[in-house]
Amino acid sequence: MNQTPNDKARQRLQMADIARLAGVSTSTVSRALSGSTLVNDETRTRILELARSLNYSINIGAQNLRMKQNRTVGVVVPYDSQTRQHLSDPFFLSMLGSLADALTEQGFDMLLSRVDAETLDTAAQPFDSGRVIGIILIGQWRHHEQLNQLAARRVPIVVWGAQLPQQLYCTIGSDNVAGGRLATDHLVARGRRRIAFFGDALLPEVAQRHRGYCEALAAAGVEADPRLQVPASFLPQGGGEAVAELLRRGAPFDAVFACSDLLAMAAINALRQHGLRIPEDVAVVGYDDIELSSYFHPPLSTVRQPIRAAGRALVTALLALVDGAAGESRQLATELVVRATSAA
Amino acid sequence: MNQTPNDKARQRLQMADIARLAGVSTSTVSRALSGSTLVNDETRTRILELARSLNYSINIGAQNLRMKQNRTVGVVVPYDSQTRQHLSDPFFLSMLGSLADALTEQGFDMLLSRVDAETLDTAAQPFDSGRVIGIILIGQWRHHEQLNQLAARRVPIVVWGAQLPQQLYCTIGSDNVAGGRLATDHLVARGRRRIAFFGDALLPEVAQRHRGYCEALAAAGVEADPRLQVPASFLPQGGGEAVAELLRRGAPFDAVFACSDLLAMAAINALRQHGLRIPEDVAVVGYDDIELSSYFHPPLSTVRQPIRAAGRALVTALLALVDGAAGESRQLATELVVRATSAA
DNA sequence: CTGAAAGCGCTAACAC
DNA sequence: GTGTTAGCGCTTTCAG
Repeated sequence: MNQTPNDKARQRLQMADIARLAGVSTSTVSRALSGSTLVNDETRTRILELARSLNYSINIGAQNLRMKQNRTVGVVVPYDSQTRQHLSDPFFLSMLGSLADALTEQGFDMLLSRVDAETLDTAAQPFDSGRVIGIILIGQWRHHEQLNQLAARRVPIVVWGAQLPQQLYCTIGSDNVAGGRLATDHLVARGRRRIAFFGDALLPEVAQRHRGYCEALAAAGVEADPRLQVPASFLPQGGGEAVAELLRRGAPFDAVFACSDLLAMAAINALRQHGLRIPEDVAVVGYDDIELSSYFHPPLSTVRQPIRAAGRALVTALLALVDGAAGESRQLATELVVRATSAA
Repeated sequence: MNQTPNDKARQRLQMADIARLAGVSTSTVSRALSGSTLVNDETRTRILELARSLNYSINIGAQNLRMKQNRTVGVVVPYDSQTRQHLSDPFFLSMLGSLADALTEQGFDMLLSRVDAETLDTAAQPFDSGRVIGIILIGQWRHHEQLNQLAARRVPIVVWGAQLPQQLYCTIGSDNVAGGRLATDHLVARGRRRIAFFGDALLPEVAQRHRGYCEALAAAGVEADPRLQVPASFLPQGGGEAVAELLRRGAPFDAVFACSDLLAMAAINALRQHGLRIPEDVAVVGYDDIELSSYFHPPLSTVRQPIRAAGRALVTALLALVDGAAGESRQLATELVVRATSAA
């Protein structure tokens, strides 16, 4: 099923082969390859060329073992055990890409795994077995407790998500309260007063966005109508369902703040299906600023999460943790991007 | 920056510790942990419990080195060096998820990396350095030649994409010709005759879908109008641009076959922006059947690519290759999913 | 400057 | 049943 000892595994050439071919010892080859100055220039060049021409590449596993080091980081994406659904939100893909870039920049590899959100402790397995030096977890969901346990077990772990009270683990996230505030302030400034909120407030990040939403309304002297708070899921059908529910409740509304761009777009489609015009009848603001948003028709207003910075911040935080630092949680600044769906 | 030798790396307990604590030799611990029958039941239980209670986990790196085995597979996603764009198509995320599942099923880990499409040979690096037993590459694009070179170098590699003439590497893909045929046959059956094609025919997969499209038209005795062939890119703006171009050309059309669902959805939005009704004025069929499609308004007709099967097939093919088998390319069956955008 | 030897954490003959 | 020993592919003292 895989490289078995008996197989042609022998084919892969190793340092000893290069040494023999170059007429030196493996020590010298090792030194040459690692750029040590303790080796004759002529010898080094010869070895380097030999290695290159034979396409030799050092065996990282052996090197790691010997040097007790490791340059790979585990990235885990929890999935819902009920639906076992693949995350379909492009935001996650962007985050993955951003992480991959940030890790590559620092010379680290990325071991990706999906784990059942209900048994989140398995997320630490690649760490326990020494395959990775730490874990970056994308998707806090409702697993605060399990994450705390991992941290208590001294697993170096950084989570993309909201900062919560009594939190033992390190989180990096966007400033969700400020984000919710930005979006809602903007809608209020556009003269909207009946602003619906789409999102599952059981999720910490959404709860914080909701807080920002409430703060903005309060600041404007508008009372938050509970009928306008719709618990929309991030599943693909969430947007349509939320619109249906909102209409069913019959409370008038002139705007929607949706907790993800995908949710916003699905909602816009559904609203139109019911004859409502965007933004004339209903202004909409999303969250994330995925690439698609600017090409949507009409282009979507949204709260931008700084994805590139996020990847870098996650990696930086993890490496600090691994180095024994405290692991400071951070909230990245969000930014309002005004486009057509909230123009009027 | 990472686990340095001097650090607290010593903290991590190893087999010798367990052995000492259990009052046996490391051999016995090793045997107990691997479930060997050559060890006293009582001893085994004691060791197992000790290990579990201390949260001991075997060091995979050392194990791999000793056993000359490796259970991790490299998955690489090329990116365009111009745009350095993160793939934003949910189809890729689904594929990644499907691969992760298939690999997990078989007890393999996944090392994910993004590489510049222009220097695709770097894709083999994790293989050359012995970190992975082979490579699964998602995104054939236009890199047939470079892929051939990798295969010629005997790198075990399987590519998600189209089967091409003179191909040295193994591909798994959906049956693109059949897919294009299915979509177009369907539109023809719905009475459409002026069917536009959206896709970049320089990409092998798209070219094959285009062939299926042409075959279907020919079979129906409809002549393919070159003005209806629009080279749309898979970038987020591709759909809108394609619609603009099509309208600019001024050729009448009553349907669109788009080479991805995302393209189709973007196109639908743009078409509507121009006052066209879907499906009355323009019927639309996409490609992929991403989850979002069924929740789009109106629900999108599309050609389903069997994602779960794809992940499994890719993994199966790679493992066969690694085992020294020939590495048979396969085309997975596609399926037409009729929804509202082609209903009328 | 270079080589010999020890050892990273683990497994597998081979003995007892 | 269990321990002893050698060694996976590499790096690194320590001697020359």
